Amino acid sequence: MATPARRPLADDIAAVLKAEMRDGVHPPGGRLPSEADLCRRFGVSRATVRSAIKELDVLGLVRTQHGVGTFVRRRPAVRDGLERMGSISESIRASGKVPGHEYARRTLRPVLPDEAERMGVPADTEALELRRRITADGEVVAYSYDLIPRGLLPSDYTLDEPNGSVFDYFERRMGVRATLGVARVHAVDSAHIAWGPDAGKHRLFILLDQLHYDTAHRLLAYSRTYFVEGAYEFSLVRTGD
Amino acid sequence: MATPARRPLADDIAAVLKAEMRDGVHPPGGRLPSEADLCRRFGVSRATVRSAIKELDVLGLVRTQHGVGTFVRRRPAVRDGLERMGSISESIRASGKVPGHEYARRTLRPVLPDEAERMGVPADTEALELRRRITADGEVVAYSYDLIPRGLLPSDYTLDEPNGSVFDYFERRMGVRATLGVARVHAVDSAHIAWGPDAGKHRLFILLDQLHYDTAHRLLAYSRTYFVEGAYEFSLVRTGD
DNA sequence: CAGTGGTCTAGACCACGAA
DNA sequence: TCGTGGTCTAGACCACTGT
Repeated sequence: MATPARRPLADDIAAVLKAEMRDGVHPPGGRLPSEADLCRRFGVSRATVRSAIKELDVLGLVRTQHGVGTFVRRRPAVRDGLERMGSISESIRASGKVPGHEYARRTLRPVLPDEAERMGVPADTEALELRRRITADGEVVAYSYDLIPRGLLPSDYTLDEPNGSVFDYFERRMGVRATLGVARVHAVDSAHIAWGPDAGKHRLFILLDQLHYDTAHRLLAYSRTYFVEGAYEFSLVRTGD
Repeated sequence: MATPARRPLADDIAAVLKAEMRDGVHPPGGRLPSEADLCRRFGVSRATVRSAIKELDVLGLVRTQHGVGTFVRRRPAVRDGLERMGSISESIRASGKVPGHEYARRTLRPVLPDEAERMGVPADTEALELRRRITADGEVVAYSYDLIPRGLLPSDYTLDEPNGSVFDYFERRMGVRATLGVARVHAVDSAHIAWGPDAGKHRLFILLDQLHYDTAHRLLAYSRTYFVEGAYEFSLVRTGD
C-alpha cells in the first residue's frame, strides 16, 4: 500500500496546486476542489491531500474554512518567518516563484569605521562588497548590500563570483553554512536605495541589518537587505512562557 | 477509535513536552524520547505524536534527525529581541525608561470583514477597540490599535478600562496570559497614523500586525502597533540548523 | 542489523455551515 | 440533512544512522 517516499507526495501535489493557482485554474478568491475530490484526482489518501493543503496554508496561499471549503487567498506575497534563518531564494521558491539575482557590483575594499564596529573587526579589514537585486518571477523584491571578509574567500577567488544565492555560494564554494543571524529591523523611506528600472517606484523598505555566523560563531557576512514593502511578507512567531 | 476533537490532542502533547523542556526534563541538546515511546506514554497514534513534534519544530524548539532522533535546540543566549513575546512596557522599563499609556478611545464595535478574516472569527463579532499612544520617558514610541473580542471581557466591564499595559490588564483582570504571538512586519509611511502633539513629526513606522493567543491557543487580541522608526530598536536572533 | 524518523493508506467520527 | 474541513487510529513500508 505505502508508496516509495523519496520526495513527499504531498509536496508534489502542493506544487501542482500552486502552479494551477498561478495559471488561473484556481483564481484568487475561488474555491479549491474539496479534499475528497483531490483524493480521487491524485489517487492518494486524504491525509496526503491535507498535508499538501496545510503547506499551502502555512505559505499563506490558501485559507480553509471549516464546513465550507478551501479558498485561494487574494494576496500572493512572498512570505518568510523572520525568526528562521534561511536564504531569501529558498523562501521565494517556497512560495511558488522563481528567484533571480542581478549583481551590479563586486568590489574589494576596506570596511568603513562604522561597519568595522558593527562587525567587530579591525578598522582596516578588507572585504568583498556585493550589491545586487533579488527578484521573484522577475519582480524586484529586495536590494541587498553585503560585506564578506576577504580572509574567508577561496584563495583562487576572482571577482566574477558569486552569481546566485550567497547562502548557496557559502555552502558550495566555501563549505560553510550560515546558521545564526543577529539582525536589526528598521523601516526606511529613501529614494537612494533602489537602482535600475524600478528605482523610482521603490522608496519604502524593511531593512534587515544583519550579521551572519556559522556554527562556530565565526562571522561570515554583514548584510543590509532592503525588502520592498509589500513585495515580501514577513511573518514572525513570538513566544513567551 | 476516533476521539472527540474539541482541542487537538497534538497541542496538549506539545504543551506537555514544552513544559518538560522548560523544566529541564529534556535539557538543551538532549534527545527526546522516540516517537514510539511517546505513543505508548500518551496512548495515542504515531500521527498524533508526529503532529505535536512538528509543532515544536515549527516553533524552533526541537530539531529532528532522520534515523537518529529528535533533539532539543539550544536557545541563543540573547533573548531580548522581536522573537520574544512580552509587553512593550516591560521592554521600555528594561531599557531604564518609564513607560506611559495615553488612551484616546475605547469603543465597542463589530469587527470589519478583513479584521474578521485575519482573526478567524465570524464577521459580526463584537470587539473592544482600543486606540492609544505608548511613551518612554514621555516620548511617543508607538501608536497602537487593539481589538479584543467582547466575549473575553469581564461581565462587569465598563468602558473606562484598561488604563495601562494591555498585557497587565489581561493577567490582572481577566486571568489570562498572552504567550504566543503571530505577527507580520511591515514598513509604513503615512501621515494618518500618529495623533496628538507629535502627529506631524511621525510618518515612518514599523508595523507589527499581530494576533495574540494564550496557552490554550485562544485568541486574546488582534493588535496593530506602529512603532516610530528610530524610537524603538528591534533586534532579532535568527536560527537555522 | 536494529532503531530511528519520514511517508502513506483506509477508514472512522466529529464540528461546522449552508440549504 | 448533507457536504465540508478537522482530528484521530492502526498498521504498513521506506530511508537514514550507528553498531
